[in-house]
Amino acid sequence: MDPDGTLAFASHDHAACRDGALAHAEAVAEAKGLRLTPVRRRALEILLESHQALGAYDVLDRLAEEGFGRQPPVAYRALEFLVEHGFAHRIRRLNAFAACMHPGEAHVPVFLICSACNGLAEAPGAAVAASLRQAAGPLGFRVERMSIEAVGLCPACQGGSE
Amino acid sequence: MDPDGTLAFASHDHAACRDGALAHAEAVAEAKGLRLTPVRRRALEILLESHQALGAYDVLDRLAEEGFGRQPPVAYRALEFLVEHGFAHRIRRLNAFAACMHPGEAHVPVFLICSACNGLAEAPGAAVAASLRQAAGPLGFRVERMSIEAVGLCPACQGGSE
DNA sequence: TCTTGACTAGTTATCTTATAACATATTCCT
DNA sequence: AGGAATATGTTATAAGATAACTAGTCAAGA
Repeated sequence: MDPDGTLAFASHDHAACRDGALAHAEAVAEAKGLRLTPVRRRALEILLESHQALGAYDVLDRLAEEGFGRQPPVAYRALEFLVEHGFAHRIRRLNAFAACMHPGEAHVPVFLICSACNGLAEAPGAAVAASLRQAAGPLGFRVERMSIEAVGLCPACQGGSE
Repeated sequence: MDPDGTLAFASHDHAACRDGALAHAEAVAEAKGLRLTPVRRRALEILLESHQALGAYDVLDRLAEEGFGRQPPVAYRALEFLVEHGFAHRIRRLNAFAACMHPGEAHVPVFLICSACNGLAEAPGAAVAASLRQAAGPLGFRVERMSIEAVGLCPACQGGSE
């Protein structure tokens, strides 16, 4: 459906995109013996509804409406589980979370955040990660985790105001 | 003194490092007609005291001790000024701020955050920025700003626990 | 000199984001 | 069934950030 996870900014069959990601996540969870419980699963579905990042409290509101707990830890714990197991990412720049578009694959995501429509795409970041490691090497720094995020305009939003 | 801004992890004459950065900032402010007022200057000095990122409230506490206002906007405004004019950077991953090691030069910083000692270095990021733009290009995304941050171990902290 | 406008600094109040700590329930294994 | 581990829920609070208003500063022009 979206093998590069880069279709966020292109028009696509989002219902299929969402269902595919969810099915994939379920398969990965099954394979790894992870418990994709109702709250966790629902949190992931909420993130998958759009190619945007959502704040923890946005997710919490949605969960609460549907009968889950309405206290912050409910959302934070579900999101933490999703992030920890690679089903979602945390977007530091936005204090927000987004569903992962490559669940199960080892990858370093590069987040492209549209400042006009709040759309979010996950570009392949292997090359960026490599050059980051090259920048860190001469200083003797050993990289463990990285956050690579860009803010700008997605294709659809470039027409409007330029 | 530290032409690459990468000495944070190396032993160096920090008093000179700090004074140099401050003098540089003053010169740039003078040249651009910016007002490096007492609060702003003091906030910068506080950031320059160590190669670590400080939270806005840490800076605020220090400012308040010295007779400046003790309400959050006092610190946030001073820090916002410093960031806006390139005297400091915001480290999203830490919800914190750090003095810029290349004031006045156009540059894309890559932040290297040591998870053991909280040290922070600013590596040159031109190559990383270029490959980020290359990753964004195929999606038609126009990059305006970017945050590139890595967490790991600095040279001094790699000996201890490996 | 006076005054006007831009900017700076301070305050109160509030909002948003995140976590600690503890109680209860569920699930898994033996 | 018993017990350990895991998951969910709650209360309370910590930590980070901003809106909106007031008042002081300073420089440029009438």
